[in-house]
Amino acid sequence: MTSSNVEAQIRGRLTEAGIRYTDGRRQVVAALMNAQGPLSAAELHSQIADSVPLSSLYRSLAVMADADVLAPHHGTKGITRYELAEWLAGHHHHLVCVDCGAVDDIELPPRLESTLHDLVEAVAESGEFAAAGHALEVVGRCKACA
Amino acid sequence: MTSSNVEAQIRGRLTEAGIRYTDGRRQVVAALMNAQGPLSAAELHSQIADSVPLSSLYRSLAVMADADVLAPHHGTKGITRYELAEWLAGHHHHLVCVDCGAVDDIELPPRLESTLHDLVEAVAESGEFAAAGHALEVVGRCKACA
DNA sequence: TCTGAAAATGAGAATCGTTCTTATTAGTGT
DNA sequence: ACACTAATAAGAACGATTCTCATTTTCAGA
Ligand SMILES: [Mn+2]
Ligand SMILES: [Mn+2]
Ligand SMILES: [Zn+2]
Ligand SMILES: [Zn+2]
Repeated sequence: MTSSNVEAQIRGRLTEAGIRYTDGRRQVVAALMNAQGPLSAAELHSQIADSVPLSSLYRSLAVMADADVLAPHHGTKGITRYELAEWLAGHHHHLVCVDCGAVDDIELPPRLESTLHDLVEAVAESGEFAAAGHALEVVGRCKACA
Repeated sequence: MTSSNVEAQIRGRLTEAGIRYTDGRRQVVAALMNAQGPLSAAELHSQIADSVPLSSLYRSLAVMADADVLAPHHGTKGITRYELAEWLAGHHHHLVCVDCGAVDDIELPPRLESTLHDLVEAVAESGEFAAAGHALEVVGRCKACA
């Protein structure tokens, strides 16, 4: 999916929810599209610099996550990182550095995805838990933390 | 592994690190051994009630996590839940409720574990990321949140 | 058994990511 | 242009967690 296509999808989703796709929100989306993993409010703020204050940034992240345009990832030290939702970025998983908390995207072989999908279905059918999806983290140390 | 065996392992590990296995810490461990998933400081505090103040509880959790006796799980709303480390509780995975944040343990079929293990090895061999383990979350809604 | 070093405790202050409040500004449809 | 709704932004407030520090406990050696 092209970058402008994603933007169009986002605009559509937000519009139909009565949410405006403002400049600050476009900057957030642009930063996330260029990233290779979810970013925290602080990380986004350091990129977007002076054009979006932290309070507005947090609000935009919450609003867009609520509209299912962004998806949160809960990391170490109570830090929440956001990425484009699956229907926009595609389904994938993460490499998580246990040292610095950095998160990188990773794709799994289709065969493994299929196995995981089956597992979720099996759990759902047990009736004890309304399983809806899965998230795999490969944990270790990133290159920077060697 | 029996419950008293686990306690002995913990005592050994702490002792060799110069850390004392005090009564408050024993209570934390006991609560975690009875739980079916990781517990937060607040959840533990409501069980251990008046015998361990929050500040001491947090400190004990940090100390024992540092000694690799406990393992942290980072959930929604900046809430960290702790469980016994893998070498004590056995390797397993989690059901995570997207609504209330509750976490329950789940075991995977050995075949799937083996596949995941192989994935981690493959990632490690790529040299880009020192992969050491994996964590799978089956996400959905718990019975209480239906 | 004393005794001193090391570790733990506990109360409260402080931190810090995040959320809320509120007055003001901007966007959208008529 | 008007009315209505949503967004912005500065700062206060919040809450989970961490820190400080004076006191108490534990343990090893004398
Ligand atoms: Mn991702
Ligand atoms: Mn667990
Ligand atoms: Zn790292
Ligand atoms: Zn729930």
